[in-house]
Amino acid sequence: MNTHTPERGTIAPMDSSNTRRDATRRKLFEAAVTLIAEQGFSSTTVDEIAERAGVAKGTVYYNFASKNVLFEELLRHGIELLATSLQAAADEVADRGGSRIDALDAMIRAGLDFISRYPALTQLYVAELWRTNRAWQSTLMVVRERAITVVENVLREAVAQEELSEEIDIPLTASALFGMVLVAALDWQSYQPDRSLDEVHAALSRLLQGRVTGRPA
Amino acid sequence: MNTHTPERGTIAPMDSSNTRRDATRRKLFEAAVTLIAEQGFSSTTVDEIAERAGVAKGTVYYNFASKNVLFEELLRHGIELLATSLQAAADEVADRGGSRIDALDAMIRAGLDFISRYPALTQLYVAELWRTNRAWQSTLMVVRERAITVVENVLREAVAQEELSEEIDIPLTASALFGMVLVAALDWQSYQPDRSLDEVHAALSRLLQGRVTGRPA
DNA sequence: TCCCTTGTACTGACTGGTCAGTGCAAAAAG
DNA sequence: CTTTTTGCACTGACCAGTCAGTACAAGGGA
Repeated sequence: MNTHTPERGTIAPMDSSNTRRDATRRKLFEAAVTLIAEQGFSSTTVDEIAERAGVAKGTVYYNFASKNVLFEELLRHGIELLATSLQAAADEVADRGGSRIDALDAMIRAGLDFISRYPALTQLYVAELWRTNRAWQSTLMVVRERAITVVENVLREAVAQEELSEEIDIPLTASALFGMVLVAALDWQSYQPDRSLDEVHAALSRLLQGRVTGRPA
Repeated sequence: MNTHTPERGTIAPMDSSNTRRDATRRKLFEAAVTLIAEQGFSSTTVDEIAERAGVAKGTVYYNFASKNVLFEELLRHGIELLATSLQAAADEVADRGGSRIDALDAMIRAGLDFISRYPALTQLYVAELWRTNRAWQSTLMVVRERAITVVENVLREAVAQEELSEEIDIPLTASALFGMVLVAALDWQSYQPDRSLDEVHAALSRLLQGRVTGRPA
């Protein structure tokens, strides 16, 4: 098994060795995320990942128990980034006293921001999320939950404050909104890269606020 | 062996196939679509596909030049089914003089119907659509175009008839709508299978028509 | 000062297994 | 007789994971 480094217990000048390892792990994450997004998990080889990270193959196995574990840690790491950034966007609006609808709008923007910053991570996530029978199935469920919950909470608050009709179906609406942002953003990146983030945001915002069906007032 | 019963989720419409060869090809499509949806393209073996289809391995290669070609033809065949069914839904509404908004609503329902009938095909499609650097990249672009165009056309007509604000961004709105339906449906199937199609449809319809933000005017 | 030990991080050749695709003779099917 | 399918042995490339060994920094003893 893995000899765990006792990072807190040691008195030693903390990071001279620890940072080296972390840097390696980060390089591996980075290499893995792009390769897997491009080619898929199964057709990406550990050799490729190692090469792209500028590291020997053995190093991958020194740092991760297996290819699967590397991937799972990648997923967990990534979703934490997303959930945090969505939550931050919602909180920021709440702090300055904005409505919950404004918070949703801010989350759409945060989502778009995230996707344009980490496109590979997003691709990889979409490609795996609805698969069945895969080893990391349970990890994915947790991961999805983490993100969807943030959206659901804001929807719930909005209903409580009567900003949204209480007839909406919270779980379904949350996943629809999530999907709307996800797919629009991926399509934007892949097929309409000339558009600006503002344009995409405006289009989605309009959809959220029911201003698609014209007739202002 | 396993006389694979053609249950729900089959690819083929009840199209009366003529030749013996077509029947074999259909069996292979059917076997391939479920296996690839579950496991991904690269980790599905040709031996598995042949076995599930109840056919010798040599037969696969007698009917398709390679595993890649089999998959590409599968994608093309599948998207044709989807585009046709979306178009039919839109036309049906037009024929009986409904509004273009009603047509969009009907397409949402047709989309949901399709996804619940062919879940495996949908999963597989989502998993591959935004990948880069894959052999069938160009096939996918055509395939996406075929489906999105149907939606865009209805949006364009709706704008022309002033049912929709002329400020909407047609391509972006089309892909957002597409994604909304896609993700909501997949999430429904995978994580909330207890919901009825009507519930899902109602939630999406509400979102489309801007009835989320309460206040019935 | 120099030598020796210890622990951590990394290396890359190697192994055992998997899988796409081939070749072919013979049997069904039409 | 032609087309299609079968069954099965075989090949060669490819790949996850292993393992014996290297590099090097830090500490201790003399």
